[in-house]
Amino acid sequence: MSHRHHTPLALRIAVSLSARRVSESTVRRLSLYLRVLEELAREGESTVSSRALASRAGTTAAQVRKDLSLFGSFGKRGLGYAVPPLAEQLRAIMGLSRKWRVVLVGAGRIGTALFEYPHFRERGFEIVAILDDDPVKVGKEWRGVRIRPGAELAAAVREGGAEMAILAVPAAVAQRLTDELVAAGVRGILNFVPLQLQVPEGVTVNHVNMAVELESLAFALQTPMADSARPGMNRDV
Amino acid sequence: MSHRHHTPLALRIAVSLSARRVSESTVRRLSLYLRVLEELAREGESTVSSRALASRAGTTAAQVRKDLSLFGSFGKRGLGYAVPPLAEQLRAIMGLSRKWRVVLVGAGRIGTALFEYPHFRERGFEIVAILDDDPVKVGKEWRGVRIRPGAELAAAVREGGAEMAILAVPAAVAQRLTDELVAAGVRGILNFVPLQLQVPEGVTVNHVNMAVELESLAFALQTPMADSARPGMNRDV
DNA sequence: TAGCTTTTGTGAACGATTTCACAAGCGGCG
DNA sequence: CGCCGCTTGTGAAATCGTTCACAAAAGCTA
Repeated sequence: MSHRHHTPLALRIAVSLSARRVSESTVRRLSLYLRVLEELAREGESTVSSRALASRAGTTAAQVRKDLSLFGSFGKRGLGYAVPPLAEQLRAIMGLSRKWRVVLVGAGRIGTALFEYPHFRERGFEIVAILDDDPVKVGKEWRGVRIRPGAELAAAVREGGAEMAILAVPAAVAQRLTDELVAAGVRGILNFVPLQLQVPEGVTVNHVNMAVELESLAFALQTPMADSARPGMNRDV
Repeated sequence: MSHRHHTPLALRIAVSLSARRVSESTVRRLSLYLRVLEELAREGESTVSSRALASRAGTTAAQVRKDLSLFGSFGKRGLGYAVPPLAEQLRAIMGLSRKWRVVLVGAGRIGTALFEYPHFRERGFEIVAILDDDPVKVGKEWRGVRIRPGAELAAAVREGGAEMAILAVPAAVAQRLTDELVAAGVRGILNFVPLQLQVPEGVTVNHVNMAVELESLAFALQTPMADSARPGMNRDV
């Protein structure tokens, strides 16, 4: 695998060792670790132990070490992990050393909120096109990105070279737009529509279903007995 | 447990049998099943097999049966499950037969989007108060709910009798507001702030971290080999 | 250099969740 | 009435994820 630009050799080795099966939960935790490491870097910390990292990320030291060990040996025994290099490694592992081009499909309330969400841009996710059928919105520009009608979806994906899409549209049109996205070459979809999208193999869909989140909260509160929620253990999704 | 209005006896039995440990993932699936069942009801279907339900919810038939069997026997062998009664059971199990009062803390982009999100209201989540410190917003009314300054948070929770909160504020004030919410009696928090909140035992926090979602998408796309994403994989037995 | 403290990396134990596989129940039909 | 096809409910097996526990570094001190 030698196809990208000038990634340092060490990083590529670490990443390519990841023949191992990496669980979904590990990936989510890596993302949390990265956020913590960036915080630590801002605070001027130069090293961090698995224990300290775990505590900030809401997990255990052993878990942190296991997660990282899937990709290589990044720490120094007796010392811990060097903060900026580990952050850089994680960025490489997660595929965040590069820019990702994203189309935003649906510029309603949720789409707007996501467009404004600062963390996306900071992490290298660039919104290259916005699609919406609302005639009031079509033609407007948000931060230099023109809003185009849904009919131009395939063209927008191809012109922008987008690999990902954020889908935030009414349920009735979600599957059709998904098919169009996939046909146009999108391989990853962040789906906010409360609906099980059908996609061919090789395309990844991540669901964000806010109703599920609130409802599982209702279940937790309603359940009569139960220790239910572990103490600090705020597991996330 | 006799305090509610006229819940049929059978439902109360099913729910109270749930001494069993119910996993987080089971709860999320129950929420999905409920959505599918409501769809099926609208389509006029009167019964559904575990296989059909699984296929629509993106899981397996065996999983559906295991999940449901934690709470009772709701199906008829040879026939499947009766749609409206099963939906009703699930609502009882999830704690959705009642109204939940929710305070919305933070009326920025995300808070606004959530306030407008129609599925919350449909499922019995009622927003009884909105808090925000933006002087432009304070005093305004959204659908009859007045926006109050953050300083009135405790009062708003108590007056509204809120059990849950949706937290969508800047990271810097998230922990302080969490402490105030908990002190005022809130026991469930849906947290949109990318930060590990500290809460005492007995309080449940559900995290929604959109950056994690996008980043795990990046990981999936970037990972060289791997079947990685299981697409529609609705296999059955 | 030896001894002490700290912390990693990792096999092995454990625990939880998912899948398998099948007996038992149900309705329909001849 | 007895058989047949279908589907549930559920122990048992398999898989997956987390925690444990400890040998092997690494730095520090004297």
